[in-house]
Amino acid sequence: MTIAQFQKNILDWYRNPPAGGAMRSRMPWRRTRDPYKILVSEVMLQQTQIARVLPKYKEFLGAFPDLASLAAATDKRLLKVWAGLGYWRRAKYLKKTAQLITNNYNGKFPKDPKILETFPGIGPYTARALACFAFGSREAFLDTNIRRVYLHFFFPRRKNVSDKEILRVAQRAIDTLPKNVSSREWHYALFDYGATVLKDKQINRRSRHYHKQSKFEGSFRSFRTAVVQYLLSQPQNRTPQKKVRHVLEELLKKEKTPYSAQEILDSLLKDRLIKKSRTHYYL
DNA sequence: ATCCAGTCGA
DNA sequence: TCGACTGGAT
Repeated sequence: MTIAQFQKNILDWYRNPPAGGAMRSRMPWRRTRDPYKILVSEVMLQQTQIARVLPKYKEFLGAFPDLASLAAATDKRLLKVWAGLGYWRRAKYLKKTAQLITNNYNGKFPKDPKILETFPGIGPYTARALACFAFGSREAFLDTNIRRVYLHFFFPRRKNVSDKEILRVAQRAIDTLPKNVSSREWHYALFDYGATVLKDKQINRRSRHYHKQSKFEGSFRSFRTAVVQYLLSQPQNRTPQKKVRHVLEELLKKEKTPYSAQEILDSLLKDRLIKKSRTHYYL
């Protein structure tokens, strides 16, 4: 398959999808170019399914409608809104990034992916997706759906394919795209094709970067989450260390795990997910 | 059990 | 380069 045939395949399918096809218009972040809103959506969508992000996205933008309001948010309110999305540290990174852009960039988003990548929580994917959807950047990027599309069309039957190889093809596809096709539309088309037509084909196992995820239930991180949720449930933000440790130890005993309360609390402190005073833990 | 619009620190 | 991070849906 040539690049030109590939482009036509994807775009024809996207512009004229079969009945019951992608529900792409229902995604609110596809109807804005506000870099702040797009950043929020991209960070929420990291390793998180669309259906779970949709309600949280609206709730989050209701609570923190712009960069300044997020930069000024308390951690407790931030985490309360984030609860249920998982990967708590993404919320802290998002706030930190809002503060950095407010303070060091006069509240204006840089457009260069290389600069966006320097902010916490923004890696190669998010930097380029944000630059594309907010500013029309034509730099290639891969997520799990787009990777699947390229593996299917350009690396059939090959194993251990690196992202570097895929990105070379992906960039060529963008560079040779007709100029009247926007980077936004092209990447929406790739997302939707990978997520619907190629769904459930285990194609990504042929990526060099594929690896299985470990179980959540009973895991170390499940107890980290229990602590954060316990602190969130407290009426005040400060809870005596003794009390937190006791609650956690009871939980660990009940679940018969090898983990100690102290190592769980230390790991949360290290990640700055919780903080402590001399006598209390707080968010 | 497996996956999801990935990123970070070691 | 690799393990850890999160939680709900299928």
